[in-house]
Amino acid sequence: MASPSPFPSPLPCDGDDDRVVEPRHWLMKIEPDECSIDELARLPGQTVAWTGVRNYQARNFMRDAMRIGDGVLYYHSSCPEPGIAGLAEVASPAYPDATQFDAASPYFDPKASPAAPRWLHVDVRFVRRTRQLGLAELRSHPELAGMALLRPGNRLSITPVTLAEWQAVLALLGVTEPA
DNA sequence: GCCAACGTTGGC
DNA sequence: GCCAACGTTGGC
Repeated sequence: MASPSPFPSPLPCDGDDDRVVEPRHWLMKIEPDECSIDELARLPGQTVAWTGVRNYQARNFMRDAMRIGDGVLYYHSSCPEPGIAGLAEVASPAYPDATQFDAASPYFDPKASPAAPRWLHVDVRFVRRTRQLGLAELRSHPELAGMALLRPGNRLSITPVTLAEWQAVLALLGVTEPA
């Protein structure tokens, strides 16, 4: 990666100390053709393996910064109504993406091997559907103007969401977080 | 289908 | 390490 990340650095790992680590929040894009929020709710365990990420920055978010339980804005992309369609949560640590070893997969990576995997992913669990919160509406709220998703030219499929952005989105969705 | 933005690749 | 070519993303 050539330039310093424009995103806040990951919080320190919670290895040695007993501090409670703030829950972090993410926006994860998926094409509803692959796994819409409705499909996610019907899957066994209501959990999907987030395979197919082939961008180092997105991979590094999963590998270095995500923790089980982190909140996820479930975003439908490349579809008639792009936008947030539900809430989810991180359900596993990052682990090797099996599709990189599968020559028949569109995500096959000939430079990867089980001994030296390049691509990782987490599992993501359904939390709830929400109303559709589309791009135009997201852009219309000044408190969301800084969202990584809304940056011109943004293409990252996984972006961090600040606590303030998370709370603002939930307020727009009329969702009250459990205590 | 268009196209702007951006990441990756590979020759030099 | 530069940088042009190419591929991909994703809203429109």
